[in-house]
Amino acid sequence: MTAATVPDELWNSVGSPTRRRLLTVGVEAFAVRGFHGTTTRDIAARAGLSPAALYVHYRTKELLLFDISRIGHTESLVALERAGAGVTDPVERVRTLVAHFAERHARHHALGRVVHYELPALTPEHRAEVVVTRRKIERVFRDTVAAGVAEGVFRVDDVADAGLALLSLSLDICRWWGQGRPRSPRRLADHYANLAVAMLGAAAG
Amino acid sequence: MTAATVPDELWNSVGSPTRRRLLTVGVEAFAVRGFHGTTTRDIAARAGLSPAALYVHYRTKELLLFDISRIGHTESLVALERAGAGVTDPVERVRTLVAHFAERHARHHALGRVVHYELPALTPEHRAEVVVTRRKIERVFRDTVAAGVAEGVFRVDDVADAGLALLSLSLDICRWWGQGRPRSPRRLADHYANLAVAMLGAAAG
DNA sequence: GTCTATACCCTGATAGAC
DNA sequence: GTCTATCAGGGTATAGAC
Repeated sequence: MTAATVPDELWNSVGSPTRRRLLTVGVEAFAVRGFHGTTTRDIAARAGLSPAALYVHYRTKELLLFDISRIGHTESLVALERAGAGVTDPVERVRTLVAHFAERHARHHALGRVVHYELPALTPEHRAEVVVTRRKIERVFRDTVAAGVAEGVFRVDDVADAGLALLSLSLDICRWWGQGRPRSPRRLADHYANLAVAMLGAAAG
Repeated sequence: MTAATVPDELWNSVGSPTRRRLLTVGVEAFAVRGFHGTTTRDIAARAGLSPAALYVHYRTKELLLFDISRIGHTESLVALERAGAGVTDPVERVRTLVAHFAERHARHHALGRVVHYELPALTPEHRAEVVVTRRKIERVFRDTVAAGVAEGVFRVDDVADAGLALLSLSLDICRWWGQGRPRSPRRLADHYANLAVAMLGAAAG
């Protein structure tokens, strides 16, 4: 099963065990079939509930997606900031951030697909809320590039483009992961960290 | 309209003008709402047809998606090979391929989203057919990295990972393009080509 | 090849008993 | 909080006239 990789720790902030189960099976279902391709009956069945029981915990299917997206984004930002905390050298910081983000998107590729590809299925209000967190994640990468450029360690044509490139590199892993390309998440993350540092014009050491 | 960028030349191999119109509006609709979120009524309305008229040209909604995916993949491979034809120097070849692929995914981001993100909505048989073309596209990048490594021009940890990284870099543009980050496709492509060359450990010249 | 009309099923969501 | 039963609407696809 390609979606057995939804970590229960993600939902630590959620009190109800049933809600946590719904969040997990929601990620598994949405990752494979998309939001619109997944039925509330499918979600209920995966969670071992009747179709009606779902609505006690989430008043609509979209609210389940929103909860997944909201928690997924917040946890991603928090984990990224924690990984980079105290790492001030631009080269080491890029290496740390890219390795963390790459490994995360390999290990939690199902969550990544829901969070990154099902954004249009959210209501405009809910989408606007998670986009705020997305922008903060982008800024973590862009600011690191900018700091390295200011210190004369990195050389790039455009800071914003280079920041997006770092993000694309690590994030796109969730798209192709698990399609007949078996890899160690850790090794892949290390390789990508090296590629990222070189990409910015820094020495590979 | 973010999806006004579906080029009619893509469907040159398609004789019927109505089919070409359906392919174009299919891309526009699938790119925004996804395959499962798009109704046949919506497609028909966009094409100025009654819901029933669609079935004269495509016996099922999935066959329309398959036609889009099949033509989109084939054209992408052909254009990539044409762009790289005769460019043998590994550095120049990486620059050319990445710039071409990046610019394509900026200009035709709607087609890119359908082709890359709606793959699971195809029947297993149809998906298997387009995956053959996908693998060829991946091989174009990987072989170029391998050639550069063999010539001693590039230095990477893993050829396959580096090939996927080049692909991710250029391809992920179709995800974020048009979300309030106005850019020139050409300039972005140039920047990404430079990043790609540096990434592989080659001199930036 | 296009239309109007419609079949038939499945969808998200609700009612009300336990 | 869970269930069975069900509703109303909308989904893909077809029938048959023009």
